[in-house]
Amino acid sequence: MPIINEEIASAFGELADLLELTGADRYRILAYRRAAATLAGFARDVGKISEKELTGLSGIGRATASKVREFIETGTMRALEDARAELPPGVLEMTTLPGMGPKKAMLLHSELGINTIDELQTAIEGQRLRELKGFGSKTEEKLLGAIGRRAHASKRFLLEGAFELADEILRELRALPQVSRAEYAGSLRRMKETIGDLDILAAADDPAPVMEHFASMRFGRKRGSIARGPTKSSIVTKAGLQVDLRVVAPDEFGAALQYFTGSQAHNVAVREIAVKKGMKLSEYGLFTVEDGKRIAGATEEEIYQALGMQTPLPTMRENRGEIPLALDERLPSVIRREDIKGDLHAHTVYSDGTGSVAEMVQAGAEMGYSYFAITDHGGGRWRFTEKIIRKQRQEIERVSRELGGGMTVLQGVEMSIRPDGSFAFSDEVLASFDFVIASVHDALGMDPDAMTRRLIRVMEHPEVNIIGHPTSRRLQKRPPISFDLEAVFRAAAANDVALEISAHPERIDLKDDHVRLARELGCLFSIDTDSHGPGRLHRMRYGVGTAQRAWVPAEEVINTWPLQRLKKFFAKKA
DNA sequence: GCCGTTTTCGGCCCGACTGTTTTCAGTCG
Repeated sequence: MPIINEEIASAFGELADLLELTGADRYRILAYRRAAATLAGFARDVGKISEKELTGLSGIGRATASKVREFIETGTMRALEDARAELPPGVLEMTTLPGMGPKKAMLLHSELGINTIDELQTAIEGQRLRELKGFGSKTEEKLLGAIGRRAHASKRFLLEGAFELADEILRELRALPQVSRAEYAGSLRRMKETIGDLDILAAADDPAPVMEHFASMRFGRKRGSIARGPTKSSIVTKAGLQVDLRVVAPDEFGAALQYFTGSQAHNVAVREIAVKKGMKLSEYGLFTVEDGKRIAGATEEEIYQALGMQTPLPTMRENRGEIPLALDERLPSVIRREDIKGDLHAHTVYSDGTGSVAEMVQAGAEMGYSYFAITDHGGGRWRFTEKIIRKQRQEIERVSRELGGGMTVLQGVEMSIRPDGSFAFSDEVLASFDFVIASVHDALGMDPDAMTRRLIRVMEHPEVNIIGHPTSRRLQKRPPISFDLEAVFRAAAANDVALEISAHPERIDLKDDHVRLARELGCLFSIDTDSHGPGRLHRMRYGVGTAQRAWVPAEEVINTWPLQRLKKFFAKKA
């Protein structure tokens, strides 16, 4: 999705946060949040759509549309700048601590003059918080813990932002006449759940114009600091992500790509194989030791082939057993993006999604799926009554006839799991859905034994088919819930409940290590995006990448199956 | 600030959990 959409969404989000601190009308705040969500979920560049189309988007009216245009023209919004000027920036930052919302942050600011997280830490250590109403020893303890974790977290970036930036850079580089190939490498290509920096490679005989162009590109609107050499340039984006571009000769491209993709452990092992065969592998190519003659280098495949190996997928290059198998020509076949026949987790405006049923179905059809599921939230605050469930069912049936293009649209539901492992809906209501996802959304801090019981009870429920984002973590925001992974995974396998691999970039849940464990215990998986807007469905690739990192074959992923087999699985009659 | 096959004005953001305040405010999803 276009970077400008994300930027404007983030500006509205910040505006809403700031207004919340200073106590603006809550519905105005809500309106900005809705506008932000809509823009973030919109697939096309908002700068390139008509006024009518813009105000036609849900949650965008005259005032927000004019702010959108203002941002496109000036790079900011008057209202945002005014709101920023009202408070020290650290006050907003304090609200990123779990348990610290706008009310508490403002109280600390106004009563104790605390304006940064550092000052907060000092105040807690000096036991000054206890004087304030609403602050006790537990709060102090929690905040100190959160501040500590924050200090230890190294600066890593979520996949999505990095991917979008990489895609944009590649699009521009590939359009240059001098560039014959361009790819991203590094941990992004291996699809690690977070990445430290972005490595881009381009093949060109003459690097100078490529470097020139790279230096002139805008990164997230603001040109970052830049270091330039003849074949390597580095830029640090506004967000702090370092982007390295290396330009290599076309006949070195494969070697460079292999080298910069890593992982380091994989490369070390591959080089050892080269040495044993009387060859030398570097980022410039594969050479004979004897006379330094180039054997391979233009593509990765020819390098691996020359070493007598299959080419492992980038996502499998972690030296976790892939090398002996590649040497034996026995690399397992793992899932590919094109194996996915449908997305089984998506929200609409019936709960907290930004898209209508029609918009989501259309987006699903555009992904080329043969089936697609609408799974709004059941229970909790969403008044998803039996009447509304029926209404949604009718809407789904009508819309899928009109827009589905032959795609089957299922009506599922994502049920919040209560602390005792029960649901807000009766079994009868649950049975009226095509299938049921069950997810932990609250009471995240339960002790592991209780959490394990809670989840096992869910596994044994006859209507439950998928556990959504099983550890409920939020990358860089919230740790996973604690439970006995093995016991719960065993229960899933025994009860025909699939474990979700959420492709949501903030979740990536299950993560690769957990998927590996679950595979060993015989579990099946469902790779889903948990999309809350029509522009999010492409996130499927992060889930597929995660599954690949755990060597999952398509066969073990229920949403690669034909619809009839999937339905049997949901009916637990497989 | 947005929105309308119940409304162009009056709704919209609610239920559960947590910690602390003994009756509930703040936070989170």
